[in-house]
Amino acid sequence: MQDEPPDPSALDLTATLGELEQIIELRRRELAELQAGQRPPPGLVPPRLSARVSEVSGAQFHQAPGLTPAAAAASSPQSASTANAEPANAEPAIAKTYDPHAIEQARYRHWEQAGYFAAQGRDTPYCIMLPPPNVTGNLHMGHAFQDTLMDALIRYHRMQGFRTLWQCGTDHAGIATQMVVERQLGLQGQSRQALGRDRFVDAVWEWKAESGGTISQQLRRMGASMDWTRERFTMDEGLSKAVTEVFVRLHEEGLIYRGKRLVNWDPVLRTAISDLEVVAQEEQGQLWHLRYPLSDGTGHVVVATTRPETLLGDAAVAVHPEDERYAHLIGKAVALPLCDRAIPIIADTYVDPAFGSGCVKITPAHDFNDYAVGERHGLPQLNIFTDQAAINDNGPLAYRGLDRFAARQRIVADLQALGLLERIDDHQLTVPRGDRSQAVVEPYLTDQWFVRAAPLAAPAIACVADGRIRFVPENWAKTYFEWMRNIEDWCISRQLWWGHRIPAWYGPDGSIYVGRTEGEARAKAGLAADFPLRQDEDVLDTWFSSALWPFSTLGWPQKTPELATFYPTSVLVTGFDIIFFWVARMIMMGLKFMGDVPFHEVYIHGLVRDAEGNKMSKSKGNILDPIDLIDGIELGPLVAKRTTGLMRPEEAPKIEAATRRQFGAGIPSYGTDALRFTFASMATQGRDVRFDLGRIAGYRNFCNKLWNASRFVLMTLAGQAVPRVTDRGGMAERWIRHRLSEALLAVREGFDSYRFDLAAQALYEFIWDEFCDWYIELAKISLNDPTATEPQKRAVRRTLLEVLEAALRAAHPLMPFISEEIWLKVAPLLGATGLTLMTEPYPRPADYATDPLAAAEITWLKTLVLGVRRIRADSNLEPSKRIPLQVKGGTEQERRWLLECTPFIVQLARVERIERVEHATTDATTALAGETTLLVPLLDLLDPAVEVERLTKEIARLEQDWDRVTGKLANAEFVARAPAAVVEKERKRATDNANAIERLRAQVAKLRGTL
RNA sequence: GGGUGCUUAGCUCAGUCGGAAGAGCGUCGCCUUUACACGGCGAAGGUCGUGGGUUCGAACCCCUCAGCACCCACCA
Repeated sequence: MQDEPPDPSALDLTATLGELEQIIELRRRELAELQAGQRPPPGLVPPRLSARVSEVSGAQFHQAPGLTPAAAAASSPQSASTANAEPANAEPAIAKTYDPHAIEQARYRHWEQAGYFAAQGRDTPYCIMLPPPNVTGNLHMGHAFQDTLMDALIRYHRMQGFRTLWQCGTDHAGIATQMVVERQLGLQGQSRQALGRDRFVDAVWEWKAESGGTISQQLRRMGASMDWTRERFTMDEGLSKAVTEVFVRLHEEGLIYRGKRLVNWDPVLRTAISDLEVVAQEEQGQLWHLRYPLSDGTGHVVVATTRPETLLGDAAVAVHPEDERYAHLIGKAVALPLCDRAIPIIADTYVDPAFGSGCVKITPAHDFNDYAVGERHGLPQLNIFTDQAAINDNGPLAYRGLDRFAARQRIVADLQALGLLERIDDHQLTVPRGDRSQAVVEPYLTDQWFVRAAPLAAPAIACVADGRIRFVPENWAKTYFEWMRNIEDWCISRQLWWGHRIPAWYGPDGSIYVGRTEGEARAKAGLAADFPLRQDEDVLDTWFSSALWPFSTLGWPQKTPELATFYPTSVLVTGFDIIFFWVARMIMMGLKFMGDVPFHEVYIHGLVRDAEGNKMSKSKGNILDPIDLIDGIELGPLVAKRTTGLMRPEEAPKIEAATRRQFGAGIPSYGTDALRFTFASMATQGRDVRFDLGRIAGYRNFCNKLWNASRFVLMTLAGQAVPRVTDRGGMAERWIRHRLSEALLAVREGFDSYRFDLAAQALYEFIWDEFCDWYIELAKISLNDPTATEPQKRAVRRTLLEVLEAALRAAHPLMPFISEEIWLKVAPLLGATGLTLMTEPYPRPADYATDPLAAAEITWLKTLVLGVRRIRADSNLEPSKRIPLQVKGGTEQERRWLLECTPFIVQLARVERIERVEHATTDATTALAGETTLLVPLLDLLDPAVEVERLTKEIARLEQDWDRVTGKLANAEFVARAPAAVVEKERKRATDNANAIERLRAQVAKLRGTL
C-alpha cells in the first residue's frame, strides 16, 4: 500500500477554496475597473492579502487570483498556515522561486469542482478510454507516463474546441484482487475457504470500498483531466450486464463453447489461465534418461525426460518412424516401470531422433505435444494430478498425495533402486510459470469455457490491414498481425470467486443452459420452475470485461447518446505489453458488437526503465514512485519504502546500499508539471525510456524559468494599462511573433503526430532560448530607452504580454498547473475573461504574423552580438567592462540594420560606442556578421600573436568548409543532377566563405606586419 | 527456432524528404548584470557500431557482420 501521509492541509484547503471564490469575485470587479481605466479601491483587497500587497509594487498583479497564502509563503506547504498568521513578515507575494506545492492540489480541486473535465459543446467528439488500472493498484511510473500523454492529448483537443471525453474507471482485476484480499485475510488468520464464497465476495467489495480509491487520488495528483463523474468499474451493474449480454450472444452464435481441453493450470491459484498469462522462464534443470523394459523381456528402451514424475501418466513411447535404431520395436510394448502397465511403442514424426535418446515418453494428459500425439494415435488420457498438482488416485498407491516435486524425487530414487535410471544430464529448459503466482504451470485436463477466436480475428486483422485502425508507430501492426494470424481459442473461465460469474446453469445430467438470467435460461429451454439448476461456479477472465470497455463504459447494450457520440473513440494510448491481452480483444469485440472499430489509432508507448535501463520492479528495489518525484522524499523513508514487503527480504541490504548510493540526499520535490514535461520529452517514437533525475531537474528549472519570466512581465506591466495596439512594434516585436508562429506550428505538429518529445522541445526552445534569452532582453532595452516613444513602449509591453499568454496556452497540455496559475494573472491584463485556461482556445500559428524580414534582421543582430561576446570571452575581457566596437563594410541592408539595432548592440554586447571605419586598425580583434566586419580595438590589451592564432583557427575552419563546397561544385555530376536550389545554396556558401576568408586573411596580414 | 527494435558527444537522447552533425545533463572558463544562481555569458567534446553497395551526394536507402534489448514458440 501507498503509505501516503494524511493530508495535513485538509482543513486549510477549505479555507483556501473559500478564499479562491472570494478572489474570483474580486477579479471580476477588478477587470471591470481595469476596463474602465480605474484602479481598484484598496478596500477590495482581502484582508489576508492586503498586508503583503502593500509591500510590493504592481498591486494589480499581486492582487490577482490564484494567489493562495501558500503561494506567497516560503517554499514548504506546511508553512502555509503559519504564513497566514504573520503576513507582515511574508515574502513578496510573487515567490521568487516556483513552488509547485503551493498551487497544484488546490488548482486541481477547483477544476474538478467547476466541472471542467466533462465533455462540453456540440463540436466534433474526441474521446480517449483510460486503460482501467487495477483497483488494487498504486500509480507507478508507467501509469504516470501514459496518463501524461493522454492528458496532453485531451487538453490539447479540449482547447481546440473538440467535445472531449476522457472516460475513466478501474478494473476488478480478478486474480490480482482476489490474491490481495486473500493475503489480507491470511494476516487475520482467516481464509477464503473458511469464509465461503458469498462472504468472501462481500469482503472483497468492502476492501474495494475502503482502499480501492488510491489510484484515483494519485491520478488527480498527475493533473489528469478525466471526467470523474463518469467513472466506471468493470463490476458495476451496467458493465456486468454488458458482459452477460456478450457472453450469451457469443454462445448463441457458437463462438463460445465449453469443452474438456488441456489448459494451463495454476496449481497454486487452482484455476485455469490463458496462454498469455503463462510466462516462459529459462531455468537450469535436468534431463533424466530412464530405462523402460520391453514387455517381451528382450531388453529396454531409454527415454529422456525433464519430468520423470509424469511417467505415471504415460500412455506410450514414441520413436521417429524412420529411425532405424528403433524400427524393429514399433508395435511392441514396454512395461511401464512402477506402474504395472504395458504401453505401446508407436511411431510419430513429432519425435526428433537427434534429441536425447530418440525415444519419447508420451503423457497425453500432461503435455501439449503429447496430447496431440495421443489424439493421433487414440491413446488414453490418464490424469495423474489433483488440482494442486499432487498425485491423485490414478497413480500407484505409493505416490498418492505426494506433491509433484516430491513425487519426482521418490520416483527417480525408486527407478534408481530398480536399475532403471541410466543417467542424469544437466539441461537448460524453459519452465512455464503463472504470471501472478509464479507457480510452475501444469497442462491439465479440465472442462473450461472458450471463445472461438479465429472467426473474430479475421475482421480484426482486416481493419488494421485496411487502415481503419492505425498503429503508431506503425511497426506494431506487424506484431499484432503475427499474433492474430496464429491466434488460439481463448480460455475464458477461471476457477475464482471474484469476477463476473458465468451465466450458465447445469441440469442434474450435466446439460448446459445459458441465458442472461436463470429465468431466461429456463424459458429458452422450456424448463419447469422446479427443474433443478445450479449455476456454473466459475467466473470470467478479467480481460473478457476489459475487452468491452470502449462500449460498455458508454452504456452498451443500451443505445445511449454517449455511445452514439463517442464510439468509435479517437485514440488508444497504451503499452506494447497488453497489445494481445487487451488491444486485440477490444478490436475483436468492438467489431463484433458495435460493427465498428473501437478506436481509430493506437499509440504504443515504451516502457519506463530506471537510469541504468533496468525494468523497475519491487524485487529489484529500483522503483520510483511518481508521487515521490512530485513531492520529494527523504532518504530514510525512500529506503524504507524500497526494502519493506520484499518477497526476498535478504535482498534488503543490497537495495538499501544501492538506494543510498544513488539518492544520498533523497529525492527533491520537482512538482507535477516538471514530471509531466519530462515524460513528454522522453516520449520518442515507441522506444523505452530511461528515467533520469537529471532530466526532471532540468525541466523543473524550466518551470522556474517560465515562472520568473512571467514574474518579470507582470512586474514590468504592473500598474500599466495594456490596451490593444495596432502598432506591431519594432523588429524585435515582429521577430518574436514570427518565431512564436513558427514554434506553434512545430508544437502542433508534434502533438498531431504523437511526437510529444518534439512538441516539448519546441516549447522549451521557444520559451527559454527565444523568449527569455533574447526577447525579454531586447524588450528591457526598448522599455528603458529614453528616446523611445510611449506608443513604442506600449507595443513592447503588449507584445511581452501577448507572447507570454500564447506560450502559456501552448504549454498548457504539458504543464497544466503552472500555465493555469500564471495565465490567471496574465490573461486579465489582455482583457480575457475566462475563468480557466483549460477551455481557452489553443493558439494557432496564423494568429501571429510572420515577418521574415524582421527575422533576418534579428538573426543578423544575434550573430553580431555573439561575435562580440566571443571576442570578449576569448580575450579575457572583464564582462562588465564596456568596449568600443568598430564596424566595416556590410551590405546596404546591414548598414540600415546596424543603425536600427544600435541600442540593442550597445546593451547586449556591452559596447561603449559603435564607430564605422573604412580601414581596419591593426590592433583589433575581428568577427563577422554577414558582410559586416566587426572590430574590437583592444589597445594595450591585445596580444597580436594570440589574435593571429585565433584568426588562423577561424580561417582554417572556413577553408575546410570552402574546400568541401568548391569540391562539390567542381563536380559536373553534382551541378547537373542536384536540385537547382541545393546547387545555388552551395554557390552562395562558397562565395560567402571566400569573402570571409579574404577579410580575415587581410586582418592577419596586418597583424603580422606589427609583429 | 522465428520475429521486432536499438547502436550518433562522457551520460540520456533528437536528427522530418538523402543536401552544412544537434539538444539536455555533465565538464571547463568568466560573471552575485534588479525576472530567474533552479541564473547569465563563453568554450571544449563526434571516424554517426563494422565492412561493403546504390547515389553527384548517405547518420538516413540496400546487403553483411558484431553487440545489446524485447516479443513469440510445444523439442521431450
